[in-house]
Amino acid sequence: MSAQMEIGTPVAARMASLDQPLRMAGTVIHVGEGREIFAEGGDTHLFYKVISGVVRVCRFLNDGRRQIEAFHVAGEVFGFEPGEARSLSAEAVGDCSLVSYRRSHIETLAQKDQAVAHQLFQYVLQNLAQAQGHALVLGRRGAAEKVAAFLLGWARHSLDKNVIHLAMTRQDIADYLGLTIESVSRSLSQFERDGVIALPNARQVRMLNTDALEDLVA
Amino acid sequence: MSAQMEIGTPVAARMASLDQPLRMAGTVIHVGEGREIFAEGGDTHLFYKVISGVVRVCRFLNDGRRQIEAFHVAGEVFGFEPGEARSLSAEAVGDCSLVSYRRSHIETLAQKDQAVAHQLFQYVLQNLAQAQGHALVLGRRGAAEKVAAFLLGWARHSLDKNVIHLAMTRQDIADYLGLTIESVSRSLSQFERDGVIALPNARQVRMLNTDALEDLVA
DNA sequence: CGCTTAATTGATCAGGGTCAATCGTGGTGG
DNA sequence: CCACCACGATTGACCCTGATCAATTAAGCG
Repeated sequence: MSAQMEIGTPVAARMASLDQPLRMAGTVIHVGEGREIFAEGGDTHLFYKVISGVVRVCRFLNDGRRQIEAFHVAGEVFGFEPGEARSLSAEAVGDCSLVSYRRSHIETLAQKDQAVAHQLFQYVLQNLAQAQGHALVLGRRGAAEKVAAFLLGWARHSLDKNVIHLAMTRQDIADYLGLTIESVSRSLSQFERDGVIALPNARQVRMLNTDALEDLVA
Repeated sequence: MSAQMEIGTPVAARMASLDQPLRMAGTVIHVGEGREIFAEGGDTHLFYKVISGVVRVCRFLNDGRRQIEAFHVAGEVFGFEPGEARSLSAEAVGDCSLVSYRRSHIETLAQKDQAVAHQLFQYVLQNLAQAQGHALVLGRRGAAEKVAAFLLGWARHSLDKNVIHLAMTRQDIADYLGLTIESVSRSLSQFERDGVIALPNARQVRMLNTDALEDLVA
């Protein structure tokens, strides 16, 4: 766990200050692959922090279409929504360890501890920036550009920036990028033909030419 | 939603809760149509609240493509970003009156006044929810559905829910929805032919059959 | 009353979706 | 240990929505 917490050093470093007071305020839970963490319509009393694993936060349309709003990895906080009722749901992409916090409890804590309040604010800001970056990708990019942006974003979470392990299926990627499984697959295959990446297996991506991907999303 | 002020209530009442402590903390500014409020690369020292008018917050790609992340109307707060440097820019869609707040100043204030802290948090949460709703529209909806969602969203801001006045151009709408000018225009024309809306002029939309639009975005 | 800019409309094209077949891989049981 | 099965991923053929290119109309404004 400690190794994974170190990912994204600046964030992890900042988190230390929050973890001190928050450690005992939360409850550690384990969620199996594909299991629900919270559902649309549920209440917003709890929010969560990822210890290990990957979480997807998503929304469904009545016809079954799904939009994944965000993937969350170790160190990130999710589950904030205005109002009482959730409009989003969250599931474990793979087995996950999380800490759940009672919102009211943390808000009380934040009143006393200025650092907690500030940290909490930063977490929400982080989610906001992530959502806005996501909107840019969804609105103004072609299929290949979307996939390139996804790979680069994911590489940032990787220990070894040259070998990415994808925790999620092609369907998850497609639903995150507003594409179909087939378009994701075709883009990846094309990148491989172009010598930009290698795909040792479906879940692993070796980055051979990061610059080429950067150019696409520039 | 509880913290979101209803548009349509008197301005003074709408802003009362945050304005009581914040009134003297902020500076009222007026921004002419199309003028920049802040730019990508600038610092994040200030954030803003809309008194009147409409603001667009957007991002540009190197090739000139633009994605409008959000439109903000009276009562809404915008300009929050993590880090020191902005990755977004903001412009007045039409003439605007805003209050600008110094972030450091407000944070000091929030330490003392619990209500301010809570209110601030709600505003950011509101922005987050808005961004996530936007992502759903961008990722998983066709052109007509996008335009329908936009009209309904905008109708919520309208005094008279049956006659919408659009503050922005077709280009703005297109850049918000990830479409082209032409697709927006065609969708609107189609709605008009179907008797769902009327277009007395380019900036005014009369809602004739809201349910039909609701069905599209259901 | 032109001039300029925004919006609409039409014709064509292409990117990505859909449908369908095949491949690959990991897991299970004989 | 290997064969089979099931599910995910890939690939191909075709189609459709929305982008692009281009012309026309409408609306402000000096």
